[in-house]
Amino acid sequence: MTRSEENYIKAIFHLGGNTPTLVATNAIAEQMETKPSSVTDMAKKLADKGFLNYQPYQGVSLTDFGIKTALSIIRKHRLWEVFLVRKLDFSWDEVHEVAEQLEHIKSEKLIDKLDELLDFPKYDPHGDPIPTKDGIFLERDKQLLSELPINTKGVCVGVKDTSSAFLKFLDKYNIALGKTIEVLEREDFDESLHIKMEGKELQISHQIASNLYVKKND
Amino acid sequence: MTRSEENYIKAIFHLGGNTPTLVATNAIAEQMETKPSSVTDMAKKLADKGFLNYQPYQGVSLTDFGIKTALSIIRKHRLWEVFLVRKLDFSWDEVHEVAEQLEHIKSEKLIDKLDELLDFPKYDPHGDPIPTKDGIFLERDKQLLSELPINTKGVCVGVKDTSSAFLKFLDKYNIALGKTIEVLEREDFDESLHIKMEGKELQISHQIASNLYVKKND
DNA sequence: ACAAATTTTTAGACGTCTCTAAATTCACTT
DNA sequence: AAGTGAATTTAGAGACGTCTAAAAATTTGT
Repeated sequence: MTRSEENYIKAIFHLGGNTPTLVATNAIAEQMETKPSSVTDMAKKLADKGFLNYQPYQGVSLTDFGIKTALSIIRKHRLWEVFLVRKLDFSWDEVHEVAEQLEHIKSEKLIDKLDELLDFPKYDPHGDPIPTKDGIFLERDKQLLSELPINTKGVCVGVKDTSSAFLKFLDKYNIALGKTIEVLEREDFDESLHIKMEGKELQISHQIASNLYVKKND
Repeated sequence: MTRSEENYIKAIFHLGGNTPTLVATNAIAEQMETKPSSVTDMAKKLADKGFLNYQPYQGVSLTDFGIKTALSIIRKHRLWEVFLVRKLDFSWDEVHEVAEQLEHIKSEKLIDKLDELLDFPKYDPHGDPIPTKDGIFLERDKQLLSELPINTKGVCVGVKDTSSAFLKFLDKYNIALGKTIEVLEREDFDESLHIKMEGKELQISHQIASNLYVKKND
């Protein structure tokens, strides 16, 4: 498995999700910031190697083996992110680029021991679940803050947009995973929300609220 | 800097040492397990980029910039080795291969924070010195156990051969860095040594003694 | 259902790194 | 000082991953 192959498989997984959906050549090219012709070439190679089914002009879908491979790469990426934040004091907006490199290191022992060092974390610093060694991958029960009804409370559990700009914005307003947010009011005009967090009230735009995941309190 | 370029620079440094020695094409090819013609190609490229001086038919010598680059790669390699041993319970014969991959990760912050996490170690698990961030690199005062006079004591401080086979052999006989060894007798016939370590006496071959570095007690 | 627009593939090329085989240069010996 | 053997370089090619431009297939709109 070359680094490039791994990146393609990861991208296809992100586009297609856990179930074997058909993913378009163009979509992959866009996601990977490359050209459709390069995708076609790689699709043939990955199909030959058994990672995916390639139907010319139709698209591509990961095989079980391909999905397993994708999960293993995602597991590495997310474990390294946890490591960077917890052990090396990186902030959550700095980890992605470095984890992007670290995820390609080949050593099963390394990743198992890292998992152990970190005490088998279930989620990465952005709230995304970490697949287990045997490929179990459970999406968390969550919803967008923008979809939370008025007068209900939820705990921040993740972000949809993981861009550095968004994460730094959240830092600035002290919004972090684990904090409880109550929705006080929704402005019909621009869909902005009045919220209450740790006793303080603030107002956030729809763009923010629709990129923040919360878990509704029972 | 591609991964391949980094590997060449590292290999040339290992062959030429700290001072700018002329290193032969063939020697590099052997060290890197590649062909001399590949070395020639790369030598031209690295010379263009300012890492070394290339004199056709004569060999290659690192520039100051090349030496600085080599030290930075070696620093990364050895810090990762310390990490693997101290934080992930790798044994000293398992670290090389993984560190060989990790040394190519590009992030200055990563390596500085790793250094800090490990409390700024001076030596790697094999006793080799770790260059500082600003490229200071001091060889340790040491000599081969085979050259230690009779009836003197020394502390194990390093290994010359870092092969897994040798390191496992040392483990088996409980020989480890930090232990004190006294040379009791030298057999003229095969140059084997009678030594005393932690109260116990044992006999070791010349091959072992000439791959183990000790620091003579004052 | 046909033409237009879009998507996808093919063909040909380039950069990187590698190799083999052949040619060249160097260094040593007599 | 020439010849021989070793080291080194050159020439040409292949694998990988990428690209552009052109061709082919599919989808869309009317």
